[in-house]
Amino acid sequence: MDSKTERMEKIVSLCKRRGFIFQSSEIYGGLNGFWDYGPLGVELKRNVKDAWWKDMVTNHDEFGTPPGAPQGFGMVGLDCSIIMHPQVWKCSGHYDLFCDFMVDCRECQARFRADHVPSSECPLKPSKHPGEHDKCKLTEPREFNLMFKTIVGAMGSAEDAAFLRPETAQGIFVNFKNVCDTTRVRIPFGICQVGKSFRNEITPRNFTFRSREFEQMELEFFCHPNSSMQWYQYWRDRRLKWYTTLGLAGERLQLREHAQEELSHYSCGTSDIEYAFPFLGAGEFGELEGVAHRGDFDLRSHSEGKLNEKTRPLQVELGPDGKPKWAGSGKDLSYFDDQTRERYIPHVIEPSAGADRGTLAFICEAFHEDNQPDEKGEMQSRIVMKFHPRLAPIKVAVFPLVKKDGMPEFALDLYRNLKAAGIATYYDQQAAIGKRYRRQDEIGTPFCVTVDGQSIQDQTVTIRDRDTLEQRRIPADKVLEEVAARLRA
RNA sequence: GCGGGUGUAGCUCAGUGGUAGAGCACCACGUUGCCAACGUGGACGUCGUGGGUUCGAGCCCCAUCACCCGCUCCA
Repeated sequence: MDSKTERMEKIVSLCKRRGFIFQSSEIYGGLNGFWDYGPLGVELKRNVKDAWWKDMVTNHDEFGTPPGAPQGFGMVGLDCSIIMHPQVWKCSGHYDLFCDFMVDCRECQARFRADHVPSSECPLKPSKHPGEHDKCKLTEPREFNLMFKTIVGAMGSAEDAAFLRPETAQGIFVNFKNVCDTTRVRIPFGICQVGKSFRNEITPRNFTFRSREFEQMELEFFCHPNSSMQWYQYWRDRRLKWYTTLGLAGERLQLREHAQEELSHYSCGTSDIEYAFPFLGAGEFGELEGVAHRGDFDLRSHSEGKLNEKTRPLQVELGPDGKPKWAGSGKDLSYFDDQTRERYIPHVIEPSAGADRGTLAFICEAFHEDNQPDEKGEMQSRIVMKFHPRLAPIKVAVFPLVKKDGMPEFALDLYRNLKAAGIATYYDQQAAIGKRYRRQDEIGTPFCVTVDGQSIQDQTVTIRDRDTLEQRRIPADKVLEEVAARLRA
């Protein structure tokens, strides 16, 4: 049995059937690498992003020191434009890396960077370079557009080309000075941003995991160079714990510290938080979030001009004319600490998470098939999405046991009260009660409240737990309190 | 980008050149009354898309798109 494929197919099918995730432009045949979130999916993904934002920004206490942190720190948010000045991408390094000219060999089906052909080996004849072997059939160098290009202005031409951002991070770096000048933040502090990014991935694959349009949740944390390693370790551990807290199991989640040779030349450390997605082979993990120590590469590049990653210490990359290959803004992006009278360029720790990948991981982790007894006591299979209550698209479903004797009216009242309190609530009076429970199990609703004949007499209802199937009878006016408490837990 | 597979109802799939099907799901009514009940009725199809062959195509041929698997790629 190919359980790996089967399991993923069941998950994809459920996502479609229940309105979590649809193919983009499906009625036109779909579009490779793009996906839409349906009515339940949008709630789920929103809950993931909200959990991130609240845990990082809204609920952050800048006057306390979180467990494991070297000291207290500030956290603020930002939402910047998707299209930015083209020079941003030249200084960030994306332009050079994302716009390479590539050469394909039709014979050996290999691809080479055009500028690396003289130093590459032909796979068929390793003693020769690509193109030198009799059988080589190289294509003309073709531009490899890893960034989406667009034209700014209705009458714009190629000279007005701009790019859709391939990451949200650069918007934070170029606003570093603005934030420092306007918010009274002091180092150490972080700037958070959630937003769409775009990359022309070579091969979109594995459902939403590798998409061309995706959403990131990024923090750029600015700190003193001397304490940067401590902060790197703090964020690495804290970010891992965030996923655990929201329900990703220990063995399918891992932190993988990059080996020295994997690191960018300027980085003192990078870790990936990875999840064992069902579509991957045994022992394989896919990246959810990268936590990188970026040193002062970004702020210096945007100030002095794009730095050459291969130099140590980092130096501005020069063009043939001896001037910076890509000029920086020329703005001073250093930080002045008026307590210590020290001026320095902060180092940056970057936890960069994929919102769609996280959402997909929570979906995969939540997916369970188990057996539960039906009314005759015979075991029946059921699909249940065991979302953490904080992430579940619907928190409570309210049912009248039967649609008569005042039960629907009682149940609707309760439904409206819960909605008014901001709880995502669903009302259902159709079909047998057992079927309604199963419908909610399949979309991961953690609590079902049922109004029965006794409710009309004594104002109590039963509240059922999705995972244990346990039911307790509580006063109807305690439902809100009960649910709210379990959402916090 | 390369090779293989798949594409028929919301979902899972049957249908091998001659009237478009099943199960589940969905809707209505009745019945039941706490874990996928039953009865009756109902709605739901560009057979992925476009061409071609044929008297006739869901089925054969070509192209194309999407998804899955394996390579490649993933700064």
